[in-house]
Amino acid sequence: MGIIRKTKAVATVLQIFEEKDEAKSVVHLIELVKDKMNKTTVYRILDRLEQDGAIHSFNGKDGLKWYAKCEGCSASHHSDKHPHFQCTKCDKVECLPLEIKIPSIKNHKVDSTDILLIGQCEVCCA
Amino acid sequence: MGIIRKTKAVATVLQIFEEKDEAKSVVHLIELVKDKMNKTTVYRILDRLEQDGAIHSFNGKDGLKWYAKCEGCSASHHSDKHPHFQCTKCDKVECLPLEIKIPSIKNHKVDSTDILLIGQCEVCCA
DNA sequence: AAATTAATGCAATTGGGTTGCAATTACAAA
DNA sequence: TTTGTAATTGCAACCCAATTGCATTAATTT
Ligand SMILES: [Mn+2]
Ligand SMILES: [Mn+2]
Ligand SMILES: [Zn+2]
Ligand SMILES: [Zn+2]
Repeated sequence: MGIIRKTKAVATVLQIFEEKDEAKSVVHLIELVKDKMNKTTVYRILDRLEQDGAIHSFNGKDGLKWYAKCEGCSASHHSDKHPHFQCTKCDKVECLPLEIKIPSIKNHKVDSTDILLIGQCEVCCA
Repeated sequence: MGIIRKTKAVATVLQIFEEKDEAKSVVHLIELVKDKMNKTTVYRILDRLEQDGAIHSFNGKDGLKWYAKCEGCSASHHSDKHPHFQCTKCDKVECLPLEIKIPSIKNHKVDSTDILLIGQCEVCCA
């Protein structure tokens, strides 16, 4: 079970994801709200928002955890299975609205995929 | 620059990768050789072996760092760009000798990919 | 064999993330 | 509105992978 009470801290975190459709690392999020709440609270709120299907998490290239807004997910069904893109110049991370075909692997059962493309984003490419 | 001197510790670590063609987490490697060398030494040897193109690293689903033997890589050219597979039952990780097609992304330049397939391995499938 | 310096051991430290518990606060029931 | 309750938060301590500084050891060169 995720968010039950709409606290100020929850609203603050949610607004960050509403404002701009861009993934954020937990480390960055903690920095952003460090005057408003404790880091433990940030971790717990992110956990609950993910359980509710409001945001989804994945690992960046450095192994840090990142979160981004979900599109059409719910507590019962997380449908975000897209790849992510991380820029080596500016470190920005984007959700990629595309599907990558995974060939079936003999004698293996693939339940989920974790795909990170690394390179240069639109801004840094130019 | 990677390995310069062939020490006993280097030989020990290398042999682990020669023996069996299977990826190993750093945590597991440290455990395997804990009577023979310090954990710092393990980290440093892995760094140097990777620089030399003898092994390559990637992140497992839990965020831990894993290493596996390289095939045809050298210090100047790391050609290992394959996906990896991690079993949710037994935690084993394999290098997958297959290529996954990445569609080109508008205004982005993709330099490398980090693909982890998660599911059940051959043994755990049966 | 002696000199050089890469490699190692060890203790301390860093940093992301978690846990236990007391204090606070949202919210529903009265 | 007031009260009761349990969800939420703050805080300090902790966990653990990974890194760092530095003195010591050992591989390789001369
Ligand atoms: Mn996403
Ligand atoms: Mn591999
Ligand atoms: Zn960029
Ligand atoms: Zn398995």
